[in-house]
Amino acid sequence: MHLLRDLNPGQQEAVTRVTGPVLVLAGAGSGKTRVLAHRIAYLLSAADARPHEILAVTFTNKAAGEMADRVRALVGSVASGIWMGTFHSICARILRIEGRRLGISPDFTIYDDRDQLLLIKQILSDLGLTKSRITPAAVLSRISWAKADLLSPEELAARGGSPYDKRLVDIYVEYENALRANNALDFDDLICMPVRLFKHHGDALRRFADRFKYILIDEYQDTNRAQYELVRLLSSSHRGVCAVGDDDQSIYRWRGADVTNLLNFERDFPEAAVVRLEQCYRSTKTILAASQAIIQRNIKRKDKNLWTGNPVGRKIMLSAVRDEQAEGEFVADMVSRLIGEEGKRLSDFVVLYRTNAQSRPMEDAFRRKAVPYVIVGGIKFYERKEIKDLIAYLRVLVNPRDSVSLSRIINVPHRGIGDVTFNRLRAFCNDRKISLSEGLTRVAEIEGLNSASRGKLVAFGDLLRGLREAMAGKSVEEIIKLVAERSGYMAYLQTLDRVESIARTENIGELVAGGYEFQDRSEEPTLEKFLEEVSLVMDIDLWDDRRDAVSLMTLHNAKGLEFPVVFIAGAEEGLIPHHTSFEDRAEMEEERRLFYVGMTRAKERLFISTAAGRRGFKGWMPQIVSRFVEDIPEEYLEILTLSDERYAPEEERNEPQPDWGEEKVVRIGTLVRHEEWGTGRVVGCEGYGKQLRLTVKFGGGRVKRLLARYANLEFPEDM
DNA sequence: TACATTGCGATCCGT
DNA sequence: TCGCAATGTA
Repeated sequence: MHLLRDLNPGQQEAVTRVTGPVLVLAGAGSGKTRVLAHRIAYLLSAADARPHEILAVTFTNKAAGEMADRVRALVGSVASGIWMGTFHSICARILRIEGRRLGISPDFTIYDDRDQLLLIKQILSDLGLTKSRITPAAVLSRISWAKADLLSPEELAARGGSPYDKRLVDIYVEYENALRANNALDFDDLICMPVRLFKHHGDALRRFADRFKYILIDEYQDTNRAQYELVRLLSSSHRGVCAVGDDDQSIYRWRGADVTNLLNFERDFPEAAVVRLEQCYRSTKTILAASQAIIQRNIKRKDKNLWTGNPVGRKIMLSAVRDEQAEGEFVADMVSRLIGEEGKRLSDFVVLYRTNAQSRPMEDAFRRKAVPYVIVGGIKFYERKEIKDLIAYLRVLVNPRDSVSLSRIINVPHRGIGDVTFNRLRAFCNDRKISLSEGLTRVAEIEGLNSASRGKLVAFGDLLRGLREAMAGKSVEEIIKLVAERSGYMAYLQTLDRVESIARTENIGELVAGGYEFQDRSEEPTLEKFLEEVSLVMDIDLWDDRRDAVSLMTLHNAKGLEFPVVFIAGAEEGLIPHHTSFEDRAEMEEERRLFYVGMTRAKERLFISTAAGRRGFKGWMPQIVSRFVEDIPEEYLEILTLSDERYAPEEERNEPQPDWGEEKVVRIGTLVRHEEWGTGRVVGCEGYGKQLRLTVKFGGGRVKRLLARYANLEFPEDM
C-alpha cells in the first residue's frame, strides 16, 4: 500500500506494528517524524482506528500542528478528532473536563515561573522567612523537582533531612494551599493533577484509558516521572503505547526528565516490540561520523550503529575568532558567501548557541552586515511587561480568585494604591480566608484605612466589576481592547517617553491581533482557551520557518529541527560544556548530548566557531576551546584559517594580540615542548591567544598543526 | 504614604 | 545588561 512505499523495513515495522506496545529507538535523522505521521495514517486507514481513539504527544505545539498537517496530507480530513499536542496542553484539556473532581474549576489560571516566584515570595514573607538564607528561586526549584517526581509535601517530609528540608516542606504546603485558593495550577500541576485524578477516580481513568487505544509519544527520552506515570495510566486498558526516542538526545535532565523511562521501557512493557531506526537520511557521512565519535565518549548510553547512504560531503569547518564580535561577523560573512557561491538561501542557515545571551553580539553583526535573521526565544512576547499586565487583567476577569495576577495590576497603571493599603487588604483577606477580589467588595470593613485609600480600592473593585459586565458576549479581541482602554492602560502608555510609548502601544496592538487571529482559528474561541494557549506557547512555536531569514536559536530549541547549514557558536569551555556542569559527570554527559544534538541538526555543512575571549559582565575573559571540539577526529575537521583577509586584517595575522594579560606571546621560532612529541620549533602561527593555531616542527622532522591550548604545551624559558 | 531613583547582584537551558 | 530591593523625596 502507498503508505509504506517509501519506508525502509524498520520504519515499516514501526508503522504497522499496531497491537501492543512498541518502542522505536530512532537515531538522529532516521525519519521518526515521518514514521509517526505514517503510523497515525496507517492506524486510520488500515487498522480501522477512529480518530478519537488516538492520542499523540509531541514535544512542541508546533510539532503537533505539523504532524496534523502531514497526517491530513496522507489520509485527508479523517485526521480531525485526534488528540494531538504537548503533555501540558493535553493535560490542561483533561483537567478542564474532569478537574472538578479534584476541586479544580475549569476557569483555572496557569502560573508561569514569574507568577510562582511572586507567590513564593509572599509565602516567605507571611512565614517570616524573608531574612533567612532561603531564596525563592531555590525553593521553587526544589518544589518543582518534587512535583515532577510526584512527591507530595508529606512524602517529601517522610524523606526527612535537615532543618532546611523541613522548612521547605512547610513552604511547599503553603504554596500548594495558595495555588488551590487562587484556583491556579503551575506547569508541574498540569501533569501531576491528571495523574492524581486517575489514581483516585477509577471511572475517570477508565473514561480516558478505554478511549485511547493508540498512544504515540515523541521524544520519549525527555519525559519525567510524572509524565511516565500518566502514560502508564492512560495505556492501562489497551497497552497501545508507541514511544519514540533516542537516549543520546536527552537534554532536559535539568528539568526533571529521566532517560530511564526510555531505557526501562522493555521492563515496563515486557511484551513490547523494539524497533531500531539506524539509517540516517539527514546528514553527510562526515557529519554523522564526527557526531558519533563525540557521543560515543559518553558512558551512560545504549550503543548504536547509525549509518548513512548520503555522500561524504565537506569537512566540518572550525574557525577560531578573536571575540564574540568577530564571531558574529564571521558567521554573517560566511552566510553571504555561501549564498553567493553555492546558491544557498537564507532559510537554509541556523546559528545555534548555548545561552540566549550569546544572541546579542550575533544579532548586532547580522544587522551591521544587513543579513536578515529571525531570533527564536530570548525575551518572550508574552513576558513583556505591558503584555503580562494586560494578560493579568484578563486572568482576573476569568478567575477572580487569582491573587497573583490581581496584585500585579492593582496599581498598574498607578491608581494611588501603595504597599501599605495593599497589605491592609491582603491581611484582611488572609484573616477571613477570602480572595482579594472578594475583599474588594467589602472594603468598608477593612480597618485602619483612610478614606482616600478606601475610595481607591472601591474604585478598583468597581472597575473590575464593570469590565466583567461589559465583556459578556464579546469576542476575545474586543475584550482585550476594552480592558486596555477602560483600565487606563492606554492612557498610561501615552505618559511614557515617545519611543517607549510607541513600542508598547504596538505590542498591545499585536496582542489584539493575536486575539483576533485566535478567534478566527480556534474551534472554541473563549477567553479561557486564549489564556491557556498564551500560557503554553513555546518560543519555538512562534518561529516562522518559511520566513526568508537566517534563524538564531539555542541548542535546546533546535531539538527536532534540521538545516542544510548549521553554525555552532561559542564552542568553548564554560559555554558548552557550560561551567555549571564541570563538577558533575551526569551533567557533563548531558552537555555532550546537547552538542551532539547541535551537530546532528546539519544536513550538508557544519561550522563550529570558538572565540579567544569574550566580554562578559566583568570585562574580558579569555576562553578555551571546548573539549567536544577536541574530540572530533582530525580527519573530519578543517581549520578555517583566519589568514583569509576577510577575517583578519594584515597586521593581526601573525602577531597574537596580548590582550589577555600575562598570557604568552608566541612568535615564529619560539621553542615549545609537548609531552608526547618532545621539543619543537614554531614555524607557523595563526589565530589569537588560547585559540592560537601553531604549526610546530618537532624533532625527527615531524610537523604538527595544533589548535594549541596553552595547557598542552610548555614554553621553556630563554631557548 | 506613594512613587522615583539609585545601586547592586545575578547572569544556562524553558513548559 | 537587566530586574529588583533598599533608599530617598514629595
